Amino acid sequence: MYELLYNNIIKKVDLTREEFEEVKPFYTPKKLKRKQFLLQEGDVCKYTAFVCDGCLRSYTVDADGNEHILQFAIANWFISDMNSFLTGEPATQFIDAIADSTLLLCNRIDSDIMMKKVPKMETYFRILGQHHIVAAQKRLSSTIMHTAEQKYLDFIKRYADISQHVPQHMIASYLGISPETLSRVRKQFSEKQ
Amino acid sequence: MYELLYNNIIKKVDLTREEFEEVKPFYTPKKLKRKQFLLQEGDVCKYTAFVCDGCLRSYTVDADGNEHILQFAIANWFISDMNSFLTGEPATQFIDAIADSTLLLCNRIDSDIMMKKVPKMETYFRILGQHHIVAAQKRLSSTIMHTAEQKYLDFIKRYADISQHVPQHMIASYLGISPETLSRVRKQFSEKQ
DNA sequence: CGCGGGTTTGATGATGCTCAAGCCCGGTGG
DNA sequence: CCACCGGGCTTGAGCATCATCAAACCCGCG
Repeated sequence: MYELLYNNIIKKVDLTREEFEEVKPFYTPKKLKRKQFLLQEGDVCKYTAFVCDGCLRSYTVDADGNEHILQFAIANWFISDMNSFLTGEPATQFIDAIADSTLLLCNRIDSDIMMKKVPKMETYFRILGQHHIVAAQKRLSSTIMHTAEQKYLDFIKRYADISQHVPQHMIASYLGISPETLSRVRKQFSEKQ
Repeated sequence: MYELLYNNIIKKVDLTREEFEEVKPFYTPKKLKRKQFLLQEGDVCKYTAFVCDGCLRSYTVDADGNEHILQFAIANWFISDMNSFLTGEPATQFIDAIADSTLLLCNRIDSDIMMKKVPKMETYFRILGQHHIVAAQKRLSSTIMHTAEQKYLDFIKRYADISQHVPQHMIASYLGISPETLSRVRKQFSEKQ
């Protein structure tokens, strides 16, 4: 499972095996069963999780009890409540497993120590952050300027892999539309083709 | 004007004066008059701009010719089409000045060299990226789960400083609502209080 | 004084939400 | 092996929000 993380890192920076051996100890494995929580609103988000297998989601719950999914994470993705992780404030998000999952966890302090010890990891996270921003911007554009149908088509195109693992009503939540609307959108689209 | 950048950096990392002297040469000043472009769709985004004074915006234009504002940048903010800047692909965004502005520009190559030379700058940009992600997530939440009124109130609360500098129809565009709706929202709200 | 960009106001219509009911299918227990 | 249950998806009807189109208004500026 560490192998997956290593392969991910060397796509962005040329980390040697020896350097990676220094990184490893900072990541502790963890298994999560479907529906188990990694983080609940109000708790402090102590860890950033790298997903080796399975699928997680982060979401908020509004005053009316509706869930709003912020992120899905399948293999090779990181997930956390970044604000809580960085500041130590209580989390505003929930994170739970949609399917049985295996993770690698790293806490805030270790993360800083690790980057000091292996500067290439800081480069890695800097690049990762930049890519994250690009993705966030694309999602925002799509959310602001598209109709329900376009948003859905955008999603399954951009995240074909994720749309397999995730029930439909969660995709609706991610897109900010109601499950009924998504159902209708899918029907209309299939009738067109 | 470099002073402003320095003050910004030392809020995140403890960069010495000497180190900052090494950073300076990588940033070239530039002035932009109101309505001038820093970047047009289709061009490659060569620079990341740090805003010393004034106000810029980045936006996309959809098939119907409607503008969708992605970001405002006032003093102390960075702005660029991150995707184009990183990949060298043609930009999908426009960036122009809402008011006369002064900027500090740094291109991609120099940016990499600078971080090599002064590793603390890499830390700085890593931290900056993380904060950017937090902000993007908050905006996304707000966009997905709130009504037009709540989104507007969110905006003027979070970005009181920006809402001063920017005409109302641009705020509407940023929020993904029509200028007419924003006008009505404001009216209703002022009648309530 | 008149022009023009930006904002406001009104009328109308579309998109998508809510509520409610029915359906499909896989899992469980008799 | 079959009946039953329940979660998720679908379908329908009515409704709220917000977009669009159009006109009027306001105000700074040439």
